[in-house]
Amino acid sequence: MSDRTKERLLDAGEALIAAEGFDGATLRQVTSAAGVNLAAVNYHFGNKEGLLRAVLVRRIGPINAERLAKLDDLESRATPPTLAEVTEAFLLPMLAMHHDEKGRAFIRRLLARFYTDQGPEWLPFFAEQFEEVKTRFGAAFRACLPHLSPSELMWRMHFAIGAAAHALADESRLAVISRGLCDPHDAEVLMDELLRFIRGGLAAPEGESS
Amino acid sequence: MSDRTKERLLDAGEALIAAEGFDGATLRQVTSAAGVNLAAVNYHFGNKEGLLRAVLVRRIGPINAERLAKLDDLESRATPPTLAEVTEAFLLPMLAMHHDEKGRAFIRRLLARFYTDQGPEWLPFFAEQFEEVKTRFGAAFRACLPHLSPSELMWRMHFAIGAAAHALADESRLAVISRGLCDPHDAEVLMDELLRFIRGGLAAPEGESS
DNA sequence: GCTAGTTTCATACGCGCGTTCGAACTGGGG
DNA sequence: CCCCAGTTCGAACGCGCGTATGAAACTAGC
Repeated sequence: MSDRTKERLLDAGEALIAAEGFDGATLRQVTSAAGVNLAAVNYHFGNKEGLLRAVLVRRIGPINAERLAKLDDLESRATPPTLAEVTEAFLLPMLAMHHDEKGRAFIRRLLARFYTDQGPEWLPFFAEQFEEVKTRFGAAFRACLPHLSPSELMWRMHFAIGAAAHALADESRLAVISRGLCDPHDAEVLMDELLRFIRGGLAAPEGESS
Repeated sequence: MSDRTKERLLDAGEALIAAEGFDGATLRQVTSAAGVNLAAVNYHFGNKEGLLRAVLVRRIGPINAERLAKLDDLESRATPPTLAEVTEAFLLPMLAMHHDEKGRAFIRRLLARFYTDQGPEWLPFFAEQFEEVKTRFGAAFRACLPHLSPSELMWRMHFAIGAAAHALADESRLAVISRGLCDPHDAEVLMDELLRFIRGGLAAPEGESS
C-alpha cells in the first residue's frame, strides 16, 4: 500500500527537517526513521525538495483553512469584527499547534524558520499558499484600522508576522534572557502577551506621511 | 602577511555565508573568492565554524558598542530618557547598517537569520555577545514602562526583537505581498514604521495578571 | 495461477564536502 | 648568508550526500 509509506515519510520528514533543518536532515535518516527504503523518497516525491513541499503543504493547508473559517464566522455576524477578534482569528490557528509536541516542532523549526529564511526560489510557493489569507485578512484589518494608509497597514502586518514567527520559533532564548522569568513553551501566556503586543503595534498612531 | 589573508577571508566569508547560508557556503567558494588557498581557513580559524564565529564577532561588537554609547548619552542627561529614545538607541545602530550593501547583506541573511535560527549550541555565544546590552536596555526600558511587570517587559522586548529581525531579514516578501506598495529596502521608511509599531507594542496596556 | 502494473528493495555511482599534511615559500635577526 | 618561525600552497583522503537503476516482491483482475 502506497499511502502508508507516503505518510510515514511525511511524518519522519517533518520531524527530522524540523529538528535538523532541510540541509541537515538526510534522506538516509528520514527513510530509516520511517522504516522504508532509501529510494522511496525519490519514488514518491521525485526528490528531496518534493518531500519538503509535501510536508509544508500538509500542515499549512489546514491552518489557513481554519483561519478563513474563523474569519467567515466573524464576518457573518451583524456587527463588524473588532481588531482583537481579527487578530485572534489570524493567530489562534497557528498557536493552537503549540499544544501537541509534533505541531510545536513543526511550527518552530519549520514554518517560522522557512518563513524567515526562505530563499527567493520559495517565494512563489509561499505566495500561492498564503494568497487567500493575505487578501481576506488584509481587507479585514483595513476595516478595523481605517485611519491607516494601505502601505502603513502592510508594514504593520509584516511586523506582526515577524513578532509572531520569532516568538513561535524560539525554544529557549527567552527563558535565558529573562533568567527563567518567562517560559516560551507556555502557549497560553505566549498567546496572551503576543496578542496584546500586536494589537498595540497595529493600533499605534499613524505616521504623518504616505 | 597574515592580517591581509585573515581580513580577506572574513570579508569573503561574510558575503558568502550571508548569500548562501552557513551550510550552503563552501570553503572552496570562500577561499577562492578571497583569492587564498583552501587550507587558509583551517590555519587561521581552526575550522569552518571558527570562521563563522569570527565573522559574527567582527560585526556584532561595534553594533552593541554603539548601542551602549547611545544609551550612555541618554542617561547622562538631566531628564530621564523617553521610550522613543531608548527604542531608537537600541534599533538605530542595527538599522544604520542598512545603508551600505555589505552591511545590509550581513544583517539580513546572517544576523537576523542566526538570531532566529540558532541551534542550542549557539546560545552561550549569543548570550555572551549580548549580555551587557540586554542588562542595560532591560533596565532602561523598565524605567520608561514602570507599569509593566518584569516578565511582561521581557515578553515584549522579545516580540520587538522578533519584529525587527523579521523586518530586517526580509528581502522581497513585503514587496510581493503589498503588491509593490512597500519597499523593504527603504531604510528610512522601514525605521519609521518599525519604531512606531514597536513603541505601540511595548506601550500596550498591561495584562491583568503576573 | 498467470500476468501486468505498481511498489519496494539492495546496491552502486559520482560528486563535493571539510579537513589534513608535508613541502615550498617568505622576510627579519644572528 | 643562512636560519627559522610563520604562512601559504598543492594535493590528497575519507566520508556522506542525493540520485539512479534494475531486479525482486507484491497486488489485482481475469
